[in-house]
Amino acid sequence: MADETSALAKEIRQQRPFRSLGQEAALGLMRTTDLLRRAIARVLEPYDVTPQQYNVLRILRGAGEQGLPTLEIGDRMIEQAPGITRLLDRLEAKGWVTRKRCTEDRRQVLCWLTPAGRDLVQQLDEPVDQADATAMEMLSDQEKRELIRLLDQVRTGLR
Amino acid sequence: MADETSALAKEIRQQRPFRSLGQEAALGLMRTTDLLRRAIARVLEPYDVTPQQYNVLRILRGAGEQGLPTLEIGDRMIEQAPGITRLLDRLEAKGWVTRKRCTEDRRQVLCWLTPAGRDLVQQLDEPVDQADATAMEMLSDQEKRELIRLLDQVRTGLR
DNA sequence: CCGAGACTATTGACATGTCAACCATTGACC
DNA sequence: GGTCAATGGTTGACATGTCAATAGTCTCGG
Repeated sequence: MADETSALAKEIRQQRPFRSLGQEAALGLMRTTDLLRRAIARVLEPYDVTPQQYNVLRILRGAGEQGLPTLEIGDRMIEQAPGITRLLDRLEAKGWVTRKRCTEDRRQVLCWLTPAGRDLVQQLDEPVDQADATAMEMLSDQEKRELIRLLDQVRTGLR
Repeated sequence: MADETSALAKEIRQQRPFRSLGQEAALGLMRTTDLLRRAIARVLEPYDVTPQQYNVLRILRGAGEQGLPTLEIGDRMIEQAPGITRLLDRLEAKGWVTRKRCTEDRRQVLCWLTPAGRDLVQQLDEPVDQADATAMEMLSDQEKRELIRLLDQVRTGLR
């Protein structure tokens, strides 16, 4: 299988062959995800939402009425706390999120979607689904399942 | 296959099932790559190099003696020009990279590794390879090839 | 030769990601 | 009941990623 130069090696105009299958797979992951992230970002851009912001909005929709504490949001993404705080600052400034200090445990700050925020996420569902589907349209359903399985397995080792 | 909740859905504590296979695959990609990026970053951190910086150093090593113009580096990564300029500023400040305006085409700025930069990249080869291998150790060689193939295919559709 | 438009790179402005340091609150232990 | 470590969150500082605007250079047609 090393007879011919891999597709990825050509893309990045790399002369030397990959040093290992692991290296090639790792680089392929990074590169593919970068392209995907950009594709999603382009869909969200007209709505003035970044991918991270969209992610938070979706998480908050899932949380429903009782809201979520700040750090809980961070756990569901894979991000450090400081980033979440400032991200919420901006979402609050745009009127999509409300925050209130929790009365039972005054250390916590609970976050909800505002009705405007809820409308926005709902409006975004369809175009985002569409973008995900388009990104994966080169794969059959069978291949999508296989990809999902392989990724699950990689993550198992990474934790 | 929708009978049981997917591994990913559990990880992010998501109640509702994924709306499509494409969505699940896309999220799996993002999440897996994030974890991988972190793993690599941890390896590079003791050397005071970020993943992006490492990427540029490796590209410059590949370029060899004649150097590379700034934007050409950007092309080989997937990044916009302004980021590259500032990234190179920092690499130059650390003494790993030299830049000189090209005499034939004075619009271009050529970049090379310094000997110190070359040493650094070489020193990093082994631990980075090791990290890539570790990240992928949950997959057989057969599965790695399959993953590489599926990713190639996704990228084909994303461009 | 000269002026228009293209190309290469840089700067400014802002969102994001990360670390370390910090503040307030809580809860547990003496 | 008072001290103290742990918890939840914010702030500061800095690297990065992106867009728009700009400066310098090149090229080509007239």
